[in-house]
Amino acid sequence: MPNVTRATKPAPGLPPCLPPFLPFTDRPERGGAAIPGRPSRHLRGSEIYAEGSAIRQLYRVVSGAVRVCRMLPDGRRFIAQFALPGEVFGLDGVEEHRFSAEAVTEAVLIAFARRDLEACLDREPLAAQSWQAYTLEKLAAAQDRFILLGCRSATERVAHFLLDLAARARPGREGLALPMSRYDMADYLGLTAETVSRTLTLLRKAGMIAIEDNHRLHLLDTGRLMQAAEPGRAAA
Amino acid sequence: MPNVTRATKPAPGLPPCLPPFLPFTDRPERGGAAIPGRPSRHLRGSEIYAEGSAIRQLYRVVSGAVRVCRMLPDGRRFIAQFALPGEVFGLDGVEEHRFSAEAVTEAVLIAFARRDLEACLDREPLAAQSWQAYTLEKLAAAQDRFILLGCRSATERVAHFLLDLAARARPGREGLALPMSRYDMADYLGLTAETVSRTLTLLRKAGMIAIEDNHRLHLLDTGRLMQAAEPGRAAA
DNA sequence: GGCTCCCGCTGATCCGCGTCAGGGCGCGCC
DNA sequence: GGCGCGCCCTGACGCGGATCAGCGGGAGCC
Repeated sequence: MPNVTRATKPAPGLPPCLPPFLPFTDRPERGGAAIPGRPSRHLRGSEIYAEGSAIRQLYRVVSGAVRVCRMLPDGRRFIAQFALPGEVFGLDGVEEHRFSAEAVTEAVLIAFARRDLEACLDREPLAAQSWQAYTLEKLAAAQDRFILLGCRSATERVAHFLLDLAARARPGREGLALPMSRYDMADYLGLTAETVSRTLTLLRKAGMIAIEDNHRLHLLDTGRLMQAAEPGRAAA
Repeated sequence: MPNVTRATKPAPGLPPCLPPFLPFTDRPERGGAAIPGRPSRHLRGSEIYAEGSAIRQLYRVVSGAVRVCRMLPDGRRFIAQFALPGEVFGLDGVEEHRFSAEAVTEAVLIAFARRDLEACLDREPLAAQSWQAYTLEKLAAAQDRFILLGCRSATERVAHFLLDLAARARPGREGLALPMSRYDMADYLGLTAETVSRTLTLLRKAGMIAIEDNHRLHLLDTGRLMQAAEPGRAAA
């Protein structure tokens, strides 16, 4: 794949506006400057970077999905983030990666050099502002996340996760894609795979979702799902 | 930045290097520019800012302690952060506060205008770099936090909390100050006050801590405490 | 085809922590 | 002093989710 900075020819599956933007913005409509990117392809399950390695690049997902995770000393695994098409990952520490990243499915990424980003931030005041807003948003999301993990039931967590995925999904095929396994979902939500499975069955029996197959489902009643995700809040 | 290294007149109770620093750095040794600050005093339990209000200032704690929290729709409360002397809080959203802040004890703060910070970041490349590292660190801390909340037992959470407090405490009086109530600790750790109380008793009976009174205790065996905080990890 | 392996689902059991209840202590107020 | 209230501790009990176990289906490989 030739370089992507001039978006004369958009990569397959990406909106034409994407490549010349700041690599960190998940939402390209915000604007930004050109940073050269290098595409790469990763097999399902392969490691993209290791915990403890130096942070030299960040990545935007073109297709596929990526999990950012850490093995805990007791052998458990915790997933900090799923990166979906259009989203960015890789800045999970100051100097060194504090997590590892692995391809959940076969994935195509675009890698950006960190120093190019930093040079761009120094050069472009607008980019720096955008960066600032981006990090604040990420922090806010992290805070919401630990409210979820701190005091929510299994049903609330799973419902919340599905709604979140649906909100982030690119408009595309009918239904909601779940690229990751039940184990991945469990390690992301602080549950076990058994509980995730049981909860999905529960939501299905309650008529809120329909399960097409292991990696695709349909949200039938988002109103009740939202209520399941946050009891005490009015449904939209 | 005629700057930080020369600190002419320290505020009472603060290390001499503190006031003229970038307000956001928890660690002033990192350097930064002078931003004017305005001191204020808050009674125990009083609100410093409300959820949903515009973010116009950020705050550094001079003395006392502050909790940054949110009421959940189901009536529960969640505490996102305790700010101790020398630490900074108030940037908990992009435009609006997504949490409220309350004084845990009587507290003296220094407030900084957000626009002064932003002007400083635009003006001083060094300050902007420092800001960037600061936000990345905060993000990293948030990620560690949701690992803690996602898959840790009550004992691990409490032990971790005590060690964290000890690491952040200013060298001062003998023993470890716990300015907050058991309820505050519970809402921070995603537990109940009963469980916090029971767990402290457990650690005391195991000889890892000694409880002087409700708001002060002593860490007797940090090695075993660390092991209790992260099983499977060698004690230091 | 037949085997193995991984993944997902479901049932039975266990246990940690939430919940409920009661009692003690310190502090402020009448 | 006496009282009420907030905070803390402790015990009894129940529930939700982890754990353990078993089963079925699909993919890859021989």
